[in-house]
Amino acid sequence: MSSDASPAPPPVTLREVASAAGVSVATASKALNGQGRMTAETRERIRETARRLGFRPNSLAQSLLRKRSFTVGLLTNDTYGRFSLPLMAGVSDALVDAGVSVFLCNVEDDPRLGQLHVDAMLDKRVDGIIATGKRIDRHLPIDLSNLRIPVIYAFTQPDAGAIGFESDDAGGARLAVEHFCALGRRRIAHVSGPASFAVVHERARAYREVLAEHGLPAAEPLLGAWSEGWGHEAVAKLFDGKGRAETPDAVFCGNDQIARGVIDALRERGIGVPEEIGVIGFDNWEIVAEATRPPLTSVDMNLATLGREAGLALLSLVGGQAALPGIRKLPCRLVVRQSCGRPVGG
Amino acid sequence: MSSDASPAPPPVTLREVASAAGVSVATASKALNGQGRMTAETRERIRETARRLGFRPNSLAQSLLRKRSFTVGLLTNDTYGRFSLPLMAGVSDALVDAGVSVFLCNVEDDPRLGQLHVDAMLDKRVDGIIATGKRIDRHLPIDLSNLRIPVIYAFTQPDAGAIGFESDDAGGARLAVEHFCALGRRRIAHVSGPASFAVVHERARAYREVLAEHGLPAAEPLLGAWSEGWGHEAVAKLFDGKGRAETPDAVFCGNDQIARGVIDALRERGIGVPEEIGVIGFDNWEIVAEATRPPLTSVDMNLATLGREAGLALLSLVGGQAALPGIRKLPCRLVVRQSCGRPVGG
DNA sequence: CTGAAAGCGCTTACAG
DNA sequence: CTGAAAGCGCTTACAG
Repeated sequence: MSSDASPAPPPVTLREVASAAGVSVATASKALNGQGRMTAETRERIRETARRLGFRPNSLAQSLLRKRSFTVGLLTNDTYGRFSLPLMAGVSDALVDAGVSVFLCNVEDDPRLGQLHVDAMLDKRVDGIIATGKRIDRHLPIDLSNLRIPVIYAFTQPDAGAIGFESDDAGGARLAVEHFCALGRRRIAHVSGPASFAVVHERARAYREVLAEHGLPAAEPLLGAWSEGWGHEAVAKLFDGKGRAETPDAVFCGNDQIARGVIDALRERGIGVPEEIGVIGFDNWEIVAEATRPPLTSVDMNLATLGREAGLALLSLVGGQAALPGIRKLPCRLVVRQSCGRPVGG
Repeated sequence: MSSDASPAPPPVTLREVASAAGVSVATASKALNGQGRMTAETRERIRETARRLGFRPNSLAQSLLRKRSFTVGLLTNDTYGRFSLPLMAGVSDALVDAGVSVFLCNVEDDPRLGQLHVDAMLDKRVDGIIATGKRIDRHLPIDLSNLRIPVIYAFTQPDAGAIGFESDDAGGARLAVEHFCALGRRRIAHVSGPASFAVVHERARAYREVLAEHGLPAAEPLLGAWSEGWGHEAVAKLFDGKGRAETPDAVFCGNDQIARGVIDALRERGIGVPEEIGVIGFDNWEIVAEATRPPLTSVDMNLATLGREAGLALLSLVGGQAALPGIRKLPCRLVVRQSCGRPVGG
């Protein structure tokens, strides 16, 4: 009752269960936890009593004893972004079945706020921390390197000697370029984000490698912003004053917004997608990818899976399992829609 | 140390602080909490000792005594959506300074998952719950009506007798239509989402009211999907085979994606925005609103503020303040960009 | 002005 | 097979 002032009855305690069942709290505890030895009859009677009274153990008390709170902290600076969302859902999914709850800590880019949250997490005796962010080559504004609890990094820069989960961006780029090659495209351009992002270089490297492997020419990647506007500009650079033979027949874009801009610009020039030019995006941001005309084929970073894996890894560290430090790169997948022509299986 | 197996020292306890300072734990506790009476000197010595040892009280133990855990649960089924994100950030912001941490519970639309999360929250003795979702006229798949802790609803349908926070959608619609009127637009159309959404009717009602107040004709709102595609279709319905006098000079759209579709369709027909037609969207989803050509004027629901208010309201209930049940509607605001011409202050 | 005691709700050796 | 005792880390009356 959210607004009713009537004093709700306090939760049933183990003591009440025990006295209702006519046993000691020790015995009641053991009966409910499947510990100790007693007649099946006694155990069942106690359990039934607990059920009847709606007993639920106070996990604060349990945590105090067990030195394990069954909570973890999730630190992020990507509160308005779309990356942390699927990631958080994945983390949450992986943990809920283990009875572990997740504290959401929005640290923005503010060290003071970060410290505030980290202190709160430590005070609340979380079993571990997952740090996540909006880009893989920047560290959160907090030092997590000397905590006494396990830390897992996911989609943010890890500390030296820590465990981090990332998407395999180079692999994702390969998927895209290989797809173009398999479709018979020969003049494949790459339009990406700012040079200040590590992933821009990683994807560009993979782009060059795949083309080299296929004996195809690689143009210098066009670097700009992560925006539709840059997609438009890039098309101008690619096509203005060029003869047919010099223009690309495929464009691999650094994200879906760039791809959207590219597709719109091509349409406005009367250039057919996918007939004349194939386009692939990155991120598989469904709301964008499905709204482009035609719908956009895009590389998906499998962020929910990344979150799941990070959650499970943390659980295993908390459980005392050892794990090697280092970066784990998880594969991307290509989601084929209609912007490349001849869709595989479509 | 995320992967290092070296056994980290356990946290410093109050007992250790007390013995280091040569006092009893009771005195140490009182010194640190500003309770009891003792010489300022003793108090300061104890505090200094605590500081030196890096003592941080175990909030699990504190919670057990105080019957207050300084945690709340945030239930949502909008994990992939964009509504819950600013809202969650607002909630988190409002609570962090009060030392209250937020459990993130992704219940999707699964009653089993919902119950699992609610039980976990109750077991962990959260002080209260905030329920949020992706639309205002649907209830989460869980019954929150008979909990013993306060519940606040935000951007999801509340239970009878509960407290809910919503954006004032009718007010937001008024803002948009009044803006058109003030700019001298006379034939204002409304293109919105599916009739199954309550907000669609609320906004349409406000649309009609404002036009009536200005003595302007209201066309029947065009209802469809929340998508760009529907924006395109709607333009066809509005303009195909119509003479100039029958077509609108302004379109108020139910969300930014529809508005984007409308703007793109108009451009493709060679109709100038904002010269010939003004367009306003809803949601102020920045990444969309800023990418339309021209940038889109849009109604912002102030979701972060909604989250803040919800958080503060919960805090006040937890603190024992009474509050009247009912819906609190928070005002929207119009973010003026360039899709209506003559931008105010621009 | 300071400390011994009881207790929050539970679990876990240890006796009987 | 069951229970009394001690204890997790803290706080709060209550004595002295």
